Amino acid sequence: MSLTGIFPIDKWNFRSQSIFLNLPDEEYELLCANQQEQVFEQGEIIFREGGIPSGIYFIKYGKIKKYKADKDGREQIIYVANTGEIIGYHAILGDDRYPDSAAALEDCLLKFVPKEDFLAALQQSPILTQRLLKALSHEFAVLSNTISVFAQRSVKERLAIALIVLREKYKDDGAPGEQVIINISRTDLANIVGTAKENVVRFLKEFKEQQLIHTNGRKIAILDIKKLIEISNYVS
Amino acid sequence: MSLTGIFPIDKWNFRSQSIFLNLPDEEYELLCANQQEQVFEQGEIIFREGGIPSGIYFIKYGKIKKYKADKDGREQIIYVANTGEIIGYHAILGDDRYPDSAAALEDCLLKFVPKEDFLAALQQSPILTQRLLKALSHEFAVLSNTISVFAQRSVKERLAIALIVLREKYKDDGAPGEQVIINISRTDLANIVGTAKENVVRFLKEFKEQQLIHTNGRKIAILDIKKLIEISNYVS
DNA sequence: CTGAAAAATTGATTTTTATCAACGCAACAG
DNA sequence: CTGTTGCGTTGATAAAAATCAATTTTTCAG
Repeated sequence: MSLTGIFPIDKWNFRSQSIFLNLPDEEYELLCANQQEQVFEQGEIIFREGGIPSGIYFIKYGKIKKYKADKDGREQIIYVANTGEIIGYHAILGDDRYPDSAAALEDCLLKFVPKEDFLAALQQSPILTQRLLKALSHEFAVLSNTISVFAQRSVKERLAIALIVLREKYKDDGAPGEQVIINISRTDLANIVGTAKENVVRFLKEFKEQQLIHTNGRKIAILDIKKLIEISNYVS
Repeated sequence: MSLTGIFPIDKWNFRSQSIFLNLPDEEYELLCANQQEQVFEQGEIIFREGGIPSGIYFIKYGKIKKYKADKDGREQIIYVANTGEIIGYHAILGDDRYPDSAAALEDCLLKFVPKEDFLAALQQSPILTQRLLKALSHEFAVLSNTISVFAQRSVKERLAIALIVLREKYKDDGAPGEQVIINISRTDLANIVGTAKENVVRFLKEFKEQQLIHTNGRKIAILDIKKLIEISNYVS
């Protein structure tokens, strides 16, 4: 089931995957010079909002939530980064503290590139710079889209959208051709949607009764994505 | 009344003002080669979401709302750009359609720079590129901040924040030393806060009763910004 | 396998927010 | 002036969402 033409999935995904692809050797080697592989287990925090950045992370595999926590500890997930994406570059490029926190949604393998190497490669590489500019500009579109959805859509609509978007992210995890299984806690899902987990449970139940999804514990399979898109009330 | 230390105003403002400042002559001339001054009256639309970008706009004076409209025409204002800021560059840098619409909140004078000139200057100028990268990275922080506020804060809190942020934007409009007057329609204010205008009116009334603000028609003056910051419940 | 802890689910209730309807006021064109 | 029109304001009500309290299910260490 492709979303082309029926759901604007590109408004929901960043484009940092392509940044390091096929770079000239020299620049690529700069980036790799002091890289380090790091394993993060599910739930582990990679960096915290307000912390001083020391480098960027390339996701070899796994999913990472980027979120902000309020003073009561409630998290709002801003974005879920997937295999192939990069995180942690905003703070370095903006010469600032981390604007958000990052934690592993599942066991992850990351490649850490120290700040100095990243900045050195940037100096050398117009291609890298240009790709970053493009990626960041697209992120603006994604985030402003998110803002309008939070401001204008109901919880049910937002949950429908979250399921559609998550399905894309979990697509490549299972065997090809198999049903996509979204494997995320109710709490994290609630923190993506921006509501209480009880509400998530209730609407999931409703979706289940309408045969739009199937659940098994924390696992969610989408049975009728077209109906979900209808519910999401999205007109691209 | 400075906000330093009591409210994180930098999390609410973009930093595109500095991009064109003190550029090397050659690059600056490229940008100016075919520039055109354009006047927009209050309410006039500068560009529309989904449109194909033809250039960028430098705000010589005036305020511009960047917003997204849903299918019922309800606007969500993503950002209010002020004198000195630039708009319209995301679409060009991202090689994409406009991700949002822009309209004049008041009479404006803009300087239009054609896409080709902007891109040519970009080719030539590492400084320009670097500044854009920095500005865009900071925008990420601003927008993710906005998202978390929409997801986690009440309408009253969001209105308090909006007033504090707008006060900064209207600061330079009056005579220096004079009381700052926020001059914006209830509808636009509601579309910043993300609620119905009736709610805005009601909470403004409450603020007025508590002597935090003073209103006269559409004009709002802030009398007690510290209390407003308390209400906004912001802890930086 | 088993008990404890964590997570998911359900129901009841309160709080918040949106919506609907009406009215007042001020700007403005004729 | 004066009627019209847009905007701001108010009150009443409906709808949506959050919160509270309990219970069931799942997970997982030992």
